[in-house]
Amino acid sequence: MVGGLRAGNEGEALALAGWVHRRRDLGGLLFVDLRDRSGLIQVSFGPDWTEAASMEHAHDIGHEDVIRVEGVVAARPEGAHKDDMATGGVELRVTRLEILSDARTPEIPVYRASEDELPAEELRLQHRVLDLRRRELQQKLVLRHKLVLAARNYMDRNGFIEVETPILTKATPEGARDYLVPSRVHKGEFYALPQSPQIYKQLLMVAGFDRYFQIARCFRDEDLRADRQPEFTQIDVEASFVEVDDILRWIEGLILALAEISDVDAPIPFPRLTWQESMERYGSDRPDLRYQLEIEDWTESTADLDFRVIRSQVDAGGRVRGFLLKGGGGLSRRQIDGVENEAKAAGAPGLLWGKRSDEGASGPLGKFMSEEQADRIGLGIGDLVLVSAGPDSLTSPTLSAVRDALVAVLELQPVREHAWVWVTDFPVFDEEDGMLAASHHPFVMPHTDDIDDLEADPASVRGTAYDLVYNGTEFGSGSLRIHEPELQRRILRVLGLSEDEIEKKFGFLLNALSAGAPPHGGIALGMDRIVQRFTDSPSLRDTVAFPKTTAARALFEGAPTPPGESALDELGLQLKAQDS
RNA sequence: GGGGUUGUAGCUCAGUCGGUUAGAGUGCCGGUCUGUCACACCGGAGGUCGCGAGUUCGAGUCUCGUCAGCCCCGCCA
Repeated sequence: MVGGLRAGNEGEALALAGWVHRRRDLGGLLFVDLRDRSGLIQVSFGPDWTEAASMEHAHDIGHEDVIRVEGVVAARPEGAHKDDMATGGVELRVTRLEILSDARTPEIPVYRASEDELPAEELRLQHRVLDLRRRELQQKLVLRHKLVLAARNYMDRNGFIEVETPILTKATPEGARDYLVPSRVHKGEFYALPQSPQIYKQLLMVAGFDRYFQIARCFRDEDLRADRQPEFTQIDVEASFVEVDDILRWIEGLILALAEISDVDAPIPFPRLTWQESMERYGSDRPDLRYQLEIEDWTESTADLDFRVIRSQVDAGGRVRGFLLKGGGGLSRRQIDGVENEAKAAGAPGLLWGKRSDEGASGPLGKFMSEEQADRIGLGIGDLVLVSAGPDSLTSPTLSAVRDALVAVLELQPVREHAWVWVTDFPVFDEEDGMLAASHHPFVMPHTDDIDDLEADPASVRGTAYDLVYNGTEFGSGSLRIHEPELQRRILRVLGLSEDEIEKKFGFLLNALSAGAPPHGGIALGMDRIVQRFTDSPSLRDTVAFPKTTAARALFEGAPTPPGESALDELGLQLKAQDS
């Protein structure tokens, strides 16, 4: 390995192999920066120490050729040290050169001066092997390896068994679109790739593997984002005879083990917020607690405000919520408009605001306020108030977006660099367009106190579900699961499934649960996202060796491709004509 | 599915108001060069301006469509 050579190695005769990173040909002397995974070292060619044939040969070597050199480690001459290089004090004086492999001129450079821009990502993906030679990407994949290894070791130490679950599985309804795999033996039938090993790990609990984990690949056929790939990796965990606290404590220990590797602070135990509280104070179920800004409720204190927009929302059952920014009056109209645009993008019709100066309150909201009313909500001279009025389902996402925008525009200083939080007690159901859907998945154990309300008031039923949030990013989520078949049936019924559908889709799970199922629960952590955040990567693509584009294409190998006629025949499939 | 944005030499980019032969740096090729390290210097090659229509006397530049990358919304139990 080339990167570890130091002054202490002087005089050693050895052979090194690697890639030609840079070359500097001075005619009589020639220098090559030789690279391998461990780093760089300068190797030097000169007529006084290099064999004549090798010397001649050396002028032919080009970038990214793979070479092997024999020589002696020597201190560099006085004044020729390179202090910004780990091996900068030494070099290998080459006696013999062997070119192991000629490289074509690389389409994208591996070498990059510090001020050079990266090649376009399209090219980086097309020529991925070259891109992966870059130190930054190699370091990310090495860190990923270390994190996975630490996770395995930690889970093992705590008595968890890694069990692999099928990749060819049964399609499950709801949730994301499945990737389907046609069956040749059973024409017209398809396997699905797992969106997660959720049901399998519950089956393993019933089977008595009371502590399970898996570094599991998951697949979801949905449109992609910077932080979303069609296939991704979860640290999947499940345990029997446990309470929520047990799982959170295990995962805190796991995160601590991972964070230590990455130089991230993870002071455990992590604070907890109920979902209700999180929505109330931050408008989001994954609040970024690096920043202190919190939502306030002024429904009461604005009750006498004669402003039609607010009155109509409150009369309709809405609330008046927003942010008070001490000293925020300095924000320009343009900056406030920028924040309002974020509010609109989050679905709000607009954002109400008010400033206060010596001459009183002003702004779309402020101008309706008397001195006394301004005092009551705490709007002092030089302050700014930003308000959203309406149902929580509107104001929460709005104010969450406003909060993010304010953090940016005010350049708000974080109160901590690494903010961890558990958000607990998520509702079991989401209401979307009047339809009930499982807010997490349909196997979440409801709070015992709320089970009686399942049919009468499903929206109010809290689940034993929790999310782990780091700096505003969801790292993972889990819950206790339902282990009683009857309760599971009830939930599925509430979700609108017929007895027939329940049997067809979940019969195998219910069948398992009735075989004597232990109470159990678990969590799944997004490995890729952890690596992304811990390496401060702009995209998940940088944490994966061979990622897909946002259109789910693999540019290097060129997947997907149309199938051959014979393949289709064998599968009993026929392609529909495209376009229409 | 929708919105935005980018696409000019191998790579990173410039290209004014629509006007003559589309430039720079780097890489590549050839040459000089014995302590360089973004080596230096001299010379050279290299272009389907993503693709297709249209407007125009004339399009890298304007219009429409399309493809691809990226960002976002929808979607992601």
